[in-house]
Amino acid sequence: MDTIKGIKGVKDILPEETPRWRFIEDAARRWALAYGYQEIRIPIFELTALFARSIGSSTDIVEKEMYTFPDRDGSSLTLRPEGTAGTVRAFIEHNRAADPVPQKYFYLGPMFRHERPQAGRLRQFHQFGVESFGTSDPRADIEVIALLWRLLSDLALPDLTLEINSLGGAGDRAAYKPLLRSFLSQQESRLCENCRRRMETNPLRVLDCKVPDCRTVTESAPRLTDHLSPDARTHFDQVLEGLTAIGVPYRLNPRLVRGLDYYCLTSFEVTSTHLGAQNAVGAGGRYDGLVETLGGPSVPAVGFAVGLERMSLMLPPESFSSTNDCHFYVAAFGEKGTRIGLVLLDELRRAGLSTQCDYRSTTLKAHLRQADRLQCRYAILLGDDEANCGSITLRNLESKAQENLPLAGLPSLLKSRVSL
RNA sequence: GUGGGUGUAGCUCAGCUGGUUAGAGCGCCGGAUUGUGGAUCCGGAGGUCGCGGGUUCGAAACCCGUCACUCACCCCA
Repeated sequence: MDTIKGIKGVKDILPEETPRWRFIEDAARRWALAYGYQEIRIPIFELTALFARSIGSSTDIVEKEMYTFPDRDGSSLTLRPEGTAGTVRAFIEHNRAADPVPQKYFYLGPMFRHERPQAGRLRQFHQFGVESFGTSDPRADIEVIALLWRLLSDLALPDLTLEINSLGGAGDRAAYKPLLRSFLSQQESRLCENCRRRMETNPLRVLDCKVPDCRTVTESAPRLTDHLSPDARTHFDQVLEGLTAIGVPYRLNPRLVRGLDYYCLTSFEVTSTHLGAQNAVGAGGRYDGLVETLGGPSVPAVGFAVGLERMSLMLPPESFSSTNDCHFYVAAFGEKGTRIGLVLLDELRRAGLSTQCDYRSTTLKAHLRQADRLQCRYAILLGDDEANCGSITLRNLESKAQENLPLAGLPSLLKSRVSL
């Protein structure tokens, strides 16, 4: 009989690991709410066309990484590879643009991409992301970047670097691309095979090729940031000034080009050297045209997404507590003790006291061993001796101090006399 | 999709140029303590050596295939 195993690149998060995940998720929620972002819960799957149209049909994600399957009526559905598309769809569908207050959302949940798994990369992975709609003011960019930076700093993730660039407006890129392309074609012989192909399809991507030869070539390439329109230039300068004003350190990276088609103007990425080959923790940027592209009104927007697995990989182990919060263990044994123990256990729990028991243990020794393993603070010993005189023995498992207490009214007695 | 590394007990790993009953540490169960945990001592259980084939008198080891995990390329969070 072959046992059924989990899917490649899809991992279980076991009870030992969930405290660290809750710690990260709680911090993300707390920071998002503090910045005025509201949680939105969007579906795990959508019509395939949504992702094809928003992410860009020639990106790797759409070309070969999506989990796409037919619905029963034949329409094509896809497990979400990222969160922005669905959020924008919901924003349009519920006409949120008509709401007079700024529409600022955050989401948290699994994403799916069919890639080869490696360190920091899974097929089902988790992202926390925010989207700020309706504000083209550079302060919206600053806010989003600040939120990301403060969150990651709060978690004490090591050796973070914020890199930033401006992709300019659509017109700027249209004017810049021919310049870059002609520069590249002069150097074509020195470029890697991949870049020669990219030269035609997406010349911007040549800029962040990792091949050393390509990097030396592009070192002297014309820079997009030198060809920004006055508006785009001003916007970028204001973002940088704002980051300086609030003390968020950044590094200009003219090579930074995001992979998804919808980005414009501000583009940023937070990296760390502690992540193996996948050094990006989180990234984002402005996507002013996307809402309109997806059939909504013309609404500017800016956002980011961070990878929770990658945050988890970097989280210092001492920064969160994984201690068991179960305080009491009911060690009921013997015929009468077992019977009374069942009731006591329920009473303690109803009184809000976290209480454990192992029903497989039949001797006091076995019970205490389990209480120890479960890291309980107190054991409530209840054998036939106690049962016969209507009492229990409260044992402090650290100090070993024991005292006899009446069974009647025990929950409230414990609540008042035991400081937890 | 491409390349490298690794698959031996619940976990971490030994196992020499092929040699007969496959080992250790930790963990687990039991006892020393018939109502007192962690420490110590003693005892015990637990393995299709990833799977399939081949070479050989003999394979955990060598060869071929296959699967899984893992790291990296590509790309991304």
